[in-house]
Amino acid sequence: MSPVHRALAVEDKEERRQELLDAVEKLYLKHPDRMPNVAEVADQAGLAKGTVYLYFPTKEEMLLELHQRHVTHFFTELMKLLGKPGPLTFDDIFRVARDHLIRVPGYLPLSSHCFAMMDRETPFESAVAFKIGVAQTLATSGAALERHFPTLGDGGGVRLLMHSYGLIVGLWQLLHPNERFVKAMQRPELAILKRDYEKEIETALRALWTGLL
Amino acid sequence: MSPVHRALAVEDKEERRQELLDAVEKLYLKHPDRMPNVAEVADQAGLAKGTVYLYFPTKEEMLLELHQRHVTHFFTELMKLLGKPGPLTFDDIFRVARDHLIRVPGYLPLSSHCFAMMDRETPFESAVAFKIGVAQTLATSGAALERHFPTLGDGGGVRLLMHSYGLIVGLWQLLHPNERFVKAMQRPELAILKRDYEKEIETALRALWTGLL
Amino acid sequence: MSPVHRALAVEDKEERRQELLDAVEKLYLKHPDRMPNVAEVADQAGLAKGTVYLYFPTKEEMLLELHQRHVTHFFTELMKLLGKPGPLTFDDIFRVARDHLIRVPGYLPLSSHCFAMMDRETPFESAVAFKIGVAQTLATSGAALERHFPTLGDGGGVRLLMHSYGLIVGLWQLLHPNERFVKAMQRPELAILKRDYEKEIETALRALWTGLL
Amino acid sequence: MSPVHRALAVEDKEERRQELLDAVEKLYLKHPDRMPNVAEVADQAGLAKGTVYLYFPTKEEMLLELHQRHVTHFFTELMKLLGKPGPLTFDDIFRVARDHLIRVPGYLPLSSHCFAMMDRETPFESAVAFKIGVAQTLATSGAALERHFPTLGDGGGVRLLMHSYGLIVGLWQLLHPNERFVKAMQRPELAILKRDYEKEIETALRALWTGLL
DNA sequence: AATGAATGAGGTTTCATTCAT
DNA sequence: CATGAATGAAACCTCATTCAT
Repeated sequence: MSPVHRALAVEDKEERRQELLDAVEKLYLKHPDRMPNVAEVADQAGLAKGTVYLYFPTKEEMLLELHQRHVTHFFTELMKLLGKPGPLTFDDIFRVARDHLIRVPGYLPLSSHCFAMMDRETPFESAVAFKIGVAQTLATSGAALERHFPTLGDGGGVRLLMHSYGLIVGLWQLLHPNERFVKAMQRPELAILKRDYEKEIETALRALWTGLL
Repeated sequence: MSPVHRALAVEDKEERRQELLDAVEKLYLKHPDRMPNVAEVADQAGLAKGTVYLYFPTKEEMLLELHQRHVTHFFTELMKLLGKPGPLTFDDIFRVARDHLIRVPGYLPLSSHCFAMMDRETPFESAVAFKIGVAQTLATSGAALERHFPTLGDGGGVRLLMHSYGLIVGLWQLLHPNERFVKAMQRPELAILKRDYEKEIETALRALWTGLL
Repeated sequence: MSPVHRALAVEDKEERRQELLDAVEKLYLKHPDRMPNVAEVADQAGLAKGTVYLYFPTKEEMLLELHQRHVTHFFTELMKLLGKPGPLTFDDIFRVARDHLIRVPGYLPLSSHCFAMMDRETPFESAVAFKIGVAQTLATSGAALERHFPTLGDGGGVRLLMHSYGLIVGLWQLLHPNERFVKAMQRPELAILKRDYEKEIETALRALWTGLL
Repeated sequence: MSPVHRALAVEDKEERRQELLDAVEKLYLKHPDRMPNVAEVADQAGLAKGTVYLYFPTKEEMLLELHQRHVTHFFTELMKLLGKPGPLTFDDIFRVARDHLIRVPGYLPLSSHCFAMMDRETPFESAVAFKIGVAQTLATSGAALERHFPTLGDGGGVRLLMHSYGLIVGLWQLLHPNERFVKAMQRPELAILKRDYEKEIETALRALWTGLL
């Protein structure tokens, strides 16, 4: 094993956290059919198992933080768009959602996993911390959205985002393509479920926005 | 311990399956903060741990089947409504969804859990079997829906159901109240997430239907 | 691995506990220079690591129970002697101590280990349980001893046993031969410590009894 | 954190060793129910964990050296007494033992701990070094004792010291009061073990000396 | 010399699943 | 069929020790 660079400075530590998140993400994507265990993550990151626990108290928190990273990235991109002066259309926003959420490998499966985990497995404090992060982001983006779409009214921006986000995640859970099921989906009985998620979600969101705006 | 009645006849076996599902459901509702383990389920059902495996190949399949039972019940009720002659409104349908899905204790959390599980943990065959069941139900209900709302067009019924179902599940994941978090939700930073799921989902579904019809 | 006999009956369970204690003892004697770990114990007993935890909550309790077994055996033998009618001499009693305590492989080292552990590592409840066991045994044997040596007076039997026991253990800690140090003990500086424990303890006990009787 | 003074001179190094031993002792006494770990010791001494290893090769050796310090102190006091011209009684010697061994906080527990450790955990060389130190001290004190109590004969002084020391340590292990067990000792089953160690050891030693002199 | 991140051994714990009885 | 002991994987956790900085 190559000698490990020691994360002495605070920035190094943050970097190492990110490296660990990268490792989880890589494994998560490489083996979509099972959760990586901590030993594998450590191995992938070139660290010892014990070291992982210096950075994350539990595996769950690591996953949650990876998800957090996805979420933050998406909302950052969304804010970039909403920060621009000109008028925006649904299509502009959908494009951001598509490129920085829907098409980001691992975003939706992990999101789905974290939501399910949140109620029963995630330690209380981390769950709350995550929720607070989401709440803040939503508040900011919601307000920005209201500036672009005045018909939304007060609180309408947050609502629109929430409903849209829920729709994206929920529909994905119903429709998402999964390598495991590629073959099975050929069966005629399943033809009805074989839909193009990206098209469906665009249709659905457009409908939702039409109704809400 | 009272001697356990042996489930020799086929009907007995089915009955015992249902008893086990009842046991899981009871535990699942009693302790929303953790997944019951097989020993607890067996105990609740008055059986030994190993016996559970005579009725369900894995724990996951047991949960999936419980979920299946919920789903079946909901669609049965939906079909009852759709089978009636007169004209239907969104409100009629929403009422069924509310009473036999949204308000059914455990339906949405379990749904959420099963969706997450499906990709990584559920044995392939059971996942496929579940999907086939859902597909059939959807096809039937979708067609019935199209009869009531002709503007939907061919395939529009299934689409509307899927999009609605996804929205219901996804929004629930974002907004559902959870005993664990009741206190935490008092914090001002989380005020934004403290919404009445039932009202929100009605608004959201109405908007979605407005857009799609 | 040969198929493992399953301990279904209560007696079988007790037997399995004993087998595990045998395994620890064997390892303890085979490698006097280090404590066996739970995996090794399981292996030695032909069981899986998890199975060990079905029988003993912690490794410490296993060791303590092994020690308890030694103690019980010694006091049983002592009571056998004290139960006999005829008059007894110091030599009679010393012989029992020698054969069922001093010479029992592992008795004194484990005793020593357990005493040291008791204050800081052993879980409270097991420590108390152990102490209660010892107290009862001591009370019984002490009373019996008083019947043989009336000059002891009330409480003198327990005292004599305690003081003797303490002397046996304490002197052993100072003088016991230890494989690790066989070579080192050849050094002239250490000649003074190179004493025959068995002779020394006989002398010391005889002196103690002379003074106390 | 204040900059740590670097121990460059030899005296500084010895001073720092002593500071570390002070730190261990303090922690050992403050929390009689658990062994301090190296991080805590370092912390208490105002140093970093790694620094401890510049002064002591292992944690065991640190503990052993602390014990050594106790032992040396006791024998120094003993030699002070034995160096005096006049005739001595048991009581004179017991007083020294009481004041500089029995009543020294931490002496006996640590002694007990070190004895148990010696066989299995302490690195060979430090164990031997410790033994040599004890042997020398014993030889000197034993000879001095023989001058005061001529009936002891050649080697009788060392023997008397050893037997006494063993008795002190061994009986302490049986009887010592321990904060953890203060409450538990109220139980009637344990009444028999609830003895005043100091009185008991005086009685026992007096008996032993009576027999040996 | 001093630091503290990294290591890795190993104890503890939980639990789904298997299989001898 | 029913049982529950046995299994073994894996998470969790602590900690003495090492070593790059």
